[in-house]
Amino acid sequence: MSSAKPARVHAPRLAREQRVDEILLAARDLFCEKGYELTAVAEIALKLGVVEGTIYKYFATKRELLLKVLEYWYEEMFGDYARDLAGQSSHRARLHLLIWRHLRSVRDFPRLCRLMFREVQSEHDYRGSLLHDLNRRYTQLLVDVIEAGIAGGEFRADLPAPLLRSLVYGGIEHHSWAYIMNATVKNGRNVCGRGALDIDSLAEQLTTLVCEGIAVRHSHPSSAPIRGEDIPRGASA
Amino acid sequence: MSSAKPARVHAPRLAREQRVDEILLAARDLFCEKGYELTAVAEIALKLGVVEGTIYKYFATKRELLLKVLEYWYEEMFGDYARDLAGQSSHRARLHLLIWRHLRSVRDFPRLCRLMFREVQSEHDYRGSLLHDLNRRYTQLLVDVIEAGIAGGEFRADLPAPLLRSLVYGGIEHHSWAYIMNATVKNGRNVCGRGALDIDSLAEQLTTLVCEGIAVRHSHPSSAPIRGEDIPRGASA
Amino acid sequence: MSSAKPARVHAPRLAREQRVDEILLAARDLFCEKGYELTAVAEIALKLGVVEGTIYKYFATKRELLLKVLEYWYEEMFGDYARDLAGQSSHRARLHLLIWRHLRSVRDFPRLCRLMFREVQSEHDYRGSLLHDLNRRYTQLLVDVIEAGIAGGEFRADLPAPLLRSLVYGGIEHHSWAYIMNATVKNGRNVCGRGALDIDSLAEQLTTLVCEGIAVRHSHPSSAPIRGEDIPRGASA
Amino acid sequence: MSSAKPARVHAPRLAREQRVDEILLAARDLFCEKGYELTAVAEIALKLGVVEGTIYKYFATKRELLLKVLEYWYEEMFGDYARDLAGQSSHRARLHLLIWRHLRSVRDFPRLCRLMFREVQSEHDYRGSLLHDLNRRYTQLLVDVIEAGIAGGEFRADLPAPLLRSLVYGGIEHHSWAYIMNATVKNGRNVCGRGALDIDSLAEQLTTLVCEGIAVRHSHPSSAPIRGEDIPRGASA
DNA sequence: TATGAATGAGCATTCATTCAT
DNA sequence: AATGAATGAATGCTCATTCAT
Repeated sequence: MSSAKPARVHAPRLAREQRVDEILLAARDLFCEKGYELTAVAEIALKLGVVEGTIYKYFATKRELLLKVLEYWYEEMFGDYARDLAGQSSHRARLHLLIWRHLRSVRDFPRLCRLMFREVQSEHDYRGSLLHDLNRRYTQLLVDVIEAGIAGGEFRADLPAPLLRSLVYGGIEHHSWAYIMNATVKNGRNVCGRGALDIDSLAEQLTTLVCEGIAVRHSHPSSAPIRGEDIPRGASA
Repeated sequence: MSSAKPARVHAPRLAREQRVDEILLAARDLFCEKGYELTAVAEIALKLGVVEGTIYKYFATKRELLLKVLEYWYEEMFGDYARDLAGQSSHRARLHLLIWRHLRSVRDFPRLCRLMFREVQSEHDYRGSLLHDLNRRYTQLLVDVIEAGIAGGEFRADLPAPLLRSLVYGGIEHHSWAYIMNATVKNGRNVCGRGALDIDSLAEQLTTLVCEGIAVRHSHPSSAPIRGEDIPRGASA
Repeated sequence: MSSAKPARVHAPRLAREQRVDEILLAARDLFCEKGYELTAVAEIALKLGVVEGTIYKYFATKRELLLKVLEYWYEEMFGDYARDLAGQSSHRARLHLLIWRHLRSVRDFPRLCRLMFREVQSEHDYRGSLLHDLNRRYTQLLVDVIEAGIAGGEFRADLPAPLLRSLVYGGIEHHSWAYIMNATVKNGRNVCGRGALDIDSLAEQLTTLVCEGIAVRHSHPSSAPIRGEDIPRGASA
Repeated sequence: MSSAKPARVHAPRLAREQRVDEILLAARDLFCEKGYELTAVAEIALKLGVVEGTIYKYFATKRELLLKVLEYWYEEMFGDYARDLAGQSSHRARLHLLIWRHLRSVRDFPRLCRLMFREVQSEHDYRGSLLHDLNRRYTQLLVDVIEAGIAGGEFRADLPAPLLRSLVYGGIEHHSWAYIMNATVKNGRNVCGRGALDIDSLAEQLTTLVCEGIAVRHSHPSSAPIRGEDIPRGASA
């Protein structure tokens, strides 16, 4: 006669913010391990010991959860960028730093990159989203460095900065593709990529490749469409 | 078996090929219009006036159909590449041609590009597929040009050609992303991209950006790891 | 316990009542605007600036809230019926008044009618509910008028009063259906029905239609199962 | 080593029309037994020994299935109406027939009536639907009879036929409400209503009630707003 | 060769209600 | 009296693929 229905056991009550963080973390890990589509909201809930409804209390849709996971990541990536950039002695060094740090992000969180490419950027709701804005601000850092370098006489004056930005970020993405696709992951963080990314070497190569094209210098008369300028160039070490 | 019907040995094969082409065309158009996921096999069949089963006679899976559509496209893209490249007077001109033709492909078939990025390259079966091979051979053309340019003394000797390749193709992809995402399409071909791609100007800018970094010239002594060579070189390979 | 606060014995009860009224009003408005199912308890709470739990303090279930909303309405509808009926000079006039006032209710509160029909009367808990009882007392008024009219010799003696009641209320409901379904509403009150109800004309037509069937008169001998009576009867009861 | 997956057993292949009929029947029975909401599509499928997908092959949505079930019913109800009506000797007899047959429908299929009222007529997609049209054509039969009766001099000339139609159908609905709500049902057909509907008696009462109001006759001078006309009246038997 | 009927797994989302604080 | 975090059940629908005819 005692009721067969088990007493409802509630998960411990958490403050809103804590719960949100927990959910974001669990979602990030599962999305990274199994991909977005293959992760059921129920799994995320299970991992936290709550029910699906609890997650929907804090996130309106599964997709919103994905976007928030990536927004979190972007916010981390901004970190102390401003300070670190300021600490560099030349614009080229700043460029190198941006490239290196981006490569590091790719190396450490390949699956989050994959989520960005596959699930977010190629959907129509990306345009105009907060994530789009974060992404623009993130890559804008490079544009700023380029423009500062131009102003400082370290880079050529006629550079198409946005195209350059695409060259760098698109180039890194393209080059890391196989790594991104095959990396395996634990708790959202890379565990073993098939042939890890040698980010130091890559950053160096990329920076050189780019700079030797943009650094002001005496160009070969026949192929340079730009007037060589004789500006003093202290920073170009 | 002793039918009076005259033996038309090749006729059935022709019919089969025609059917296959028909299907590929219909599939390409629908995939481009609505995307891969949102296109039902039944729709493709409907467009051809057949039933689903018929399509499965010729293609084992929907995904195989997608891959074949893209393989066809790649094969078209190879076209007269070899001849056209040979017709160029310098390695820089060949590089420019590759860039321009790739941009043209993006401009004319943005939705096929999108299928490549979204549906194919980010799936695990891409690695090792025929399409992967085609893609490699396609981008290898650029590597070949670079290496020929190096051998011919037109480009610097120590260039990391694969990275350069990623720079170019990844850069183009990145730069064209918004265009690719928003292009509208009719019969697989672009109708109106939001802000068309100015491929002439882009090709010029890209080539310059890349070449000024790789073309042999007097570099700034302290930052150039490569010996500048002074010989103007009539650019033929 | 020995607080200096003056004992306000009834104040809390008043507060409670006010709260209840607030909730009923908010619920009525939302139920009318969006329908019962589509109104979430959370929305009602939101509208009042409280949380869901607060509403459950005063109403055990959402459905109870609905029933109470409609009970309130019925109680208003009774209003001064008795007095107003008494003021009429004939039973026919009383019947006309009942019909007219019912039509006015439909015209002014079409969405509440809809809630009655759709959400309440067609559920199994209606039978035996307070609302059912109110509804019966409400329609009983018409039966009473009919019977008084019979007793007073104004109406035929053999009328099936309950069937007549159904004819009137069912007929009104049926005739107003499109209006009820399409009315738009603000704060529970009708704003603009698609093609407003001309209740004066309708009431007249209905009364005539019904009375010419029930009023004592010379009927056609062959079809009338009732003895026609020849006495002109000054219609007062 | 033998696969654990059971061999897929297909339900017997049926011709499209047979399958459709089967589904409609099963759906009708379940909707009548449990109501629309409480019937899961999976249950209907189960009853037929097929899977849900099969049902969706023939009906786009669960709601479409409901509508088709009711359309079927309406079409049956039209039956030999025209012929049967023509067989009546007076307009009053025709009216009686309409009322009686409608009552019979209510008596035999109370749950289908309930579906009409609850699930269909009070939804916004009803207006303009095929079902709406069928319903109008069905009730139009009565309007036609009324108008023929007017033309034939059997009914009064100034009758508001649409209002009369509402009176009859709305009245029947209202009067049968408790029966409709409480009827229990087997295979879509009524088994035992709480207090069965005495349709013969009801039809007689209703016809009389209505006719004594509409049949042309010498009205009581003081209460009749209509000029008594001395038209020859053969049909009024 | 073509048909087209049948399969069947898979999951996001809502919201009335409870109850610890 | 009020809060608000947590529950948890319940299901319509899609579509690639198969296979009997």
